[in-house]
Amino acid sequence: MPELPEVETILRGLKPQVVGRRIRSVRVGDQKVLQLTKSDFRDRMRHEIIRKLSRRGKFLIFELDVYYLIFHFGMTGQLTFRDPNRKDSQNFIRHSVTGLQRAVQHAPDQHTHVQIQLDKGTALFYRDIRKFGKIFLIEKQRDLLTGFFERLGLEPFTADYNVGSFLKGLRHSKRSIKSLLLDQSFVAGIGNIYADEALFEAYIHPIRGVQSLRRSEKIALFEAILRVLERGIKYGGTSMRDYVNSDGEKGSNQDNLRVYGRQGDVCYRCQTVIQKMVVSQRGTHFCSSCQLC
DNA sequence: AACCTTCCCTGATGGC
DNA sequence: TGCCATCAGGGAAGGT
Repeated sequence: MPELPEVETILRGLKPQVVGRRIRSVRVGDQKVLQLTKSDFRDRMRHEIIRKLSRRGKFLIFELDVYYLIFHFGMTGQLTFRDPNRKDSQNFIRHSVTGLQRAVQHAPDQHTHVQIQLDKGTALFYRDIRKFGKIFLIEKQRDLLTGFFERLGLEPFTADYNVGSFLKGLRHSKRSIKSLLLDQSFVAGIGNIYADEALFEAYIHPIRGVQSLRRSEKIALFEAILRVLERGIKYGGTSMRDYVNSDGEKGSNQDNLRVYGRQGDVCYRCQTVIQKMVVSQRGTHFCSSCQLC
């Protein structure tokens, strides 16, 4: 489930590979992942050059000449780069369909919904098993990007994300803190995994009402969010199931998780058994001993 | 307006 | 072995 650190990892992997490349052709399988028709998508993307890559929350943004091409990976979206000419005998195998590629990469299959052919036989493949992901194409003119992201909240690792703006975002909420953390209009990029991890780091129980949090707890949470996201990026993202980076490789941050997916195991801090409950329709993992109610 | 519930989708898993 | 139910969940849409 690509959250901020996973999208950031994909971005960093793709950037040196695709910037400056021209889109030669586009193939679309299931149109459901597109927010426009198959033919519009194909025709508009063709001959465009990829100028820049960036990220906002969980969205990956390709700046082309006329359009922004924007990906949201939903639960199981994967965006991988293929270069059949790439020489790297150490880690690559030769695949009959896709050429040289990482051994773990998927060849295009029934879940590969979009193939974007670039220069020199290279390509971007979008694969998405559950099809919760979405691909957008919006015009660059008239500052449509700002409107597209108008409902997104604070962007971690930018000046927007500071103690003042964070406390302000917490001021009027009557929800549980877990529920608010999942809301992209508060802080952009946090999903279920990093929400649970941040709450653990900050010693806060997920069902706590926002208004019950002391100032010191809010600040601890502010910092914990940065810490868990930073660690996620450092370890190439969390691969619980389907997440892979732009080379088709899994990340390793799942080995660093303190609570997510650890129900039944003991807390690293206090040896209490980690619990799992449902909050805001999401599996929520926590230590009932050191995350106080 | 704010908050909550339902729905979309497929593969993995467990019970029988 | 096969079959069915359950679960995973981001976010839009609908409901309260």
